[in-house]
Amino acid sequence: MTIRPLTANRLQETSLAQEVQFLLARARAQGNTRANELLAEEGLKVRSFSVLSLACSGMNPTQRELGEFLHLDPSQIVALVDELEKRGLVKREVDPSDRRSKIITATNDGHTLYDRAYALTMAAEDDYLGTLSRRERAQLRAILQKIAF
Amino acid sequence: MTIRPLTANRLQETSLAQEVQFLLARARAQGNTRANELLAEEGLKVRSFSVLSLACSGMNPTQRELGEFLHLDPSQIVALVDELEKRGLVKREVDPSDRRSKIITATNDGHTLYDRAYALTMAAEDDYLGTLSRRERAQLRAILQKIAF
DNA sequence: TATTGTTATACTCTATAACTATA
DNA sequence: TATAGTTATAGAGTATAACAATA
Repeated sequence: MTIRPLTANRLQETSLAQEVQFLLARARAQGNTRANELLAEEGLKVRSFSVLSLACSGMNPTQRELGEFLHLDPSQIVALVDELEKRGLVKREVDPSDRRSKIITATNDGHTLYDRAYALTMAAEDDYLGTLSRRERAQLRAILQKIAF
Repeated sequence: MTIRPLTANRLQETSLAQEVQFLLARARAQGNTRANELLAEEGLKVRSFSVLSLACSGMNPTQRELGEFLHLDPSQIVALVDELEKRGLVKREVDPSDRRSKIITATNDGHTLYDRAYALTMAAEDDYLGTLSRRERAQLRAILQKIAF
């Protein structure tokens, strides 16, 4: 992790630093960096973790649904699923109701690794939400859910 | 703007969709897309707007400070400042107290354009925070500031 | 020696179009 | 004709290292 000197903190007073959009971007970047650092331990990144997580969800998503939900285009999903499949963590199954579609589910190994990785993302969340009270965390989650969906 | 069918919304029930990190990423992506759409009208993106905003702040930031604050490395700042300077919106001035550093300030044209662009970013904020009450917006801003700094 | 800004370059991520198989 | 997934490729965004000027 990069340790950056905080000599630019005086810019916190600027109007940019009051904008929700800017704050969201900064918060996300920090969380993403921290989560990637921790997930690296299991050979995952935030992206591949997201796919694995949905594969473990029991919702039997198709690749198209994964792309839609994660805001990634189909070719990116192909690459992510390829990688996870090569590692034996997920498998592709033809959707019987529409043989064009492929349903992505986790293998046993995938579930095992997911459990460990999930604990890591919770640790990452603790790291960068550590200064928030339980109540603030709940507020944040509720508000973000309104925005995101 | 892409109109995406919402057939993957059933995935909102998954545990991934409850994670703050995931929600932050989604919220930011949506806000960023919307802001870029609106800023395009003035030939700006969120990135270049951020630099212009800090150049207009009266804080006389150096390029190094801009990079630090925006989490961009020096070479990216060079490119962004080059672009804005070419358009006559900002200028580089050698810092008399450290002649290695260059202070970035806005020109008159830069300030004029910034005022319009700022209004656009406020419109973008309204667009994607529209469902939130005043109180929720204030809570969100306060919480994000805790996380981001 | 260390740092600021610059340049060049390589790497990753993202977006696009064309192809296949199915519908 | 349209859609899901795949492939290839180009473009944008990001990271790295080396250099000149200054400290």
